[in-house]
Amino acid sequence: MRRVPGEIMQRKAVVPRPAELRRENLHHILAQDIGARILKGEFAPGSLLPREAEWGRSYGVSRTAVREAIKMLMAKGLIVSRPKIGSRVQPRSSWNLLDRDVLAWYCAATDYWHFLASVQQVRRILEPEAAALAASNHNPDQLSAIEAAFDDMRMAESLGLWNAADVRFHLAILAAAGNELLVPLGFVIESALSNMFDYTGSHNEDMRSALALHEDILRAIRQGRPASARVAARRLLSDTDRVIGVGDPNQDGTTRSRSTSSKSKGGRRHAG
Amino acid sequence: MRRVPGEIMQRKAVVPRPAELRRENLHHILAQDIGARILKGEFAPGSLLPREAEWGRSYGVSRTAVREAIKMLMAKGLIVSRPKIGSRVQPRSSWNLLDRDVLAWYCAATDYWHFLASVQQVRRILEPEAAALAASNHNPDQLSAIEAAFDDMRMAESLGLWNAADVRFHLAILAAAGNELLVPLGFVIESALSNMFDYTGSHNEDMRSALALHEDILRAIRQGRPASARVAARRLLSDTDRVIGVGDPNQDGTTRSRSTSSKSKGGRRHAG
DNA sequence: ATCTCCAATTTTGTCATACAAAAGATGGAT
DNA sequence: ATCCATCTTTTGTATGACAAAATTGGAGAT
Repeated sequence: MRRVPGEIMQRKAVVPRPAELRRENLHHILAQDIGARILKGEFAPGSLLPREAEWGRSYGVSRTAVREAIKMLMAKGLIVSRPKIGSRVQPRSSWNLLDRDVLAWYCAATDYWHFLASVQQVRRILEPEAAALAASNHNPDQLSAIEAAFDDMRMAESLGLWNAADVRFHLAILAAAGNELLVPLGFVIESALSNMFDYTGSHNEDMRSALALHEDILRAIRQGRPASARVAARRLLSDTDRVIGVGDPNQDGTTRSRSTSSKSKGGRRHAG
Repeated sequence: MRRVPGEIMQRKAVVPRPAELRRENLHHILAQDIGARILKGEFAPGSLLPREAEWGRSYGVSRTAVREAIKMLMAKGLIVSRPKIGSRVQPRSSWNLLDRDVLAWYCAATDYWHFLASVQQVRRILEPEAAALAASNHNPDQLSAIEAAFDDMRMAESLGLWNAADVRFHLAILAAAGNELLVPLGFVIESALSNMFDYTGSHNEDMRSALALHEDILRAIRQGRPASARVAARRLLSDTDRVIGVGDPNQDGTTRSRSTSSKSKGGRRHAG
């Protein structure tokens, strides 16, 4: 009779496995868990992970499953393994932070507001130019996709639907920009955003003004006016910044400290 | 006596393995090869890959190694596997194109000039703003890194050294911008660039003017003048565009077709 | 003839074990 | 003390077995 060592998994020989307890693959679960623990800082960059057999014991799974999980984390740049040495956590610079999973783990591990500010900063850099490009380069299908997303926002009955359509709207603009690198980048950004949509889109008047701002972008893109699209996108982002309280440091050239002392973590969850 | 089926690998039982023939791990090699073949279009999105045992036979390796390779490709969003179904190539939209490996495979598989144009377009969006942010937010260490890279460019004896220092210069600016998302993004961009540095940096007068343009950015950052940094970065990128012949469509709001009919693939390799 | 449901089949998922290879650790010879 | 071979530990690979999932086909009922 094998004891399950206080962890999530059971060995197959002991019990036929509840089956509804776990829907996903074992190696996937392991990768999720170990990856999240690395991002959480439980294993610092440069440090050694427990050896494979050790993981297997502590999770109550075979070394095979552990190895496949570790291969996934290697593929994401989190760790490297070498015989006799073990698996070592890579320096943060080689982590593939732009990977969906890694970003989700990071997002869960870091200060929420701080991360949101970073995302918004990248959006302020990317999206106005993407909107301008979309105004110049879009094809009919891409325009239809933007319009459809906008319609869904307009019709949205619930906050969840509105947010989903919102994400689709911005992704459609990225896609219409016609740059193959912008699309995956947008995926990362917007998926990070949807992780934290309990922040934004709370008040009705916010949604009403947001809708008008979205419509400005759509109109400029439809009319093929890149400069207007860029300006409209900037306006929308500023509005979003205002709603979620990120602030918009250093928008044009004036020197500003943008000190990190204003982090004010914690207390501003669910700002609505 | 087992026959090796015309592929790169040999079974361990047959021969002790030449050892200098292969330096890397088996699963890593497999992942590289299969991944590259997927990106090359040999297996279209939505189609089924050969089953694991099949891969094992054709490469002459065990199913274990194949599975670990497949797990890596799953981690990069290229494929999904399900029992009885097999491994199916995911739609391109879920490929993690911002992964180092995936980008390298893509870069090798796609039209070189077209891809370079995409990279430059993203650089034109990102780097001027990053330079502006760096001018506002840099700390002394980050500034030192930029200066060190610049010095290395100035002193560079060979084209290879110059290019390496060039990449480090731009990465240091991204890092100095103080946005945790810009750094990995820059890694991707610049590593893609270094893949194709047989293009740029060919003529001496190009390097001389490029050095001056780099110095303008450095000076603006050192003096904490974001607007100047942004303008200087734009100038440098325009210069790069000119050298590699990418062109700079639609820089400000004027409508332009930017038709893809000007692709002119092929003949412009090694533009120096 | 069509529909439903059960069984067979096929492929991935997991386990267990064995051994190879790499590279640090150890200890003895010089 | 230095250098060498040897030992030891950990990952890497192979193999074989079985479990689980999901398609497929067929048997039976209506």
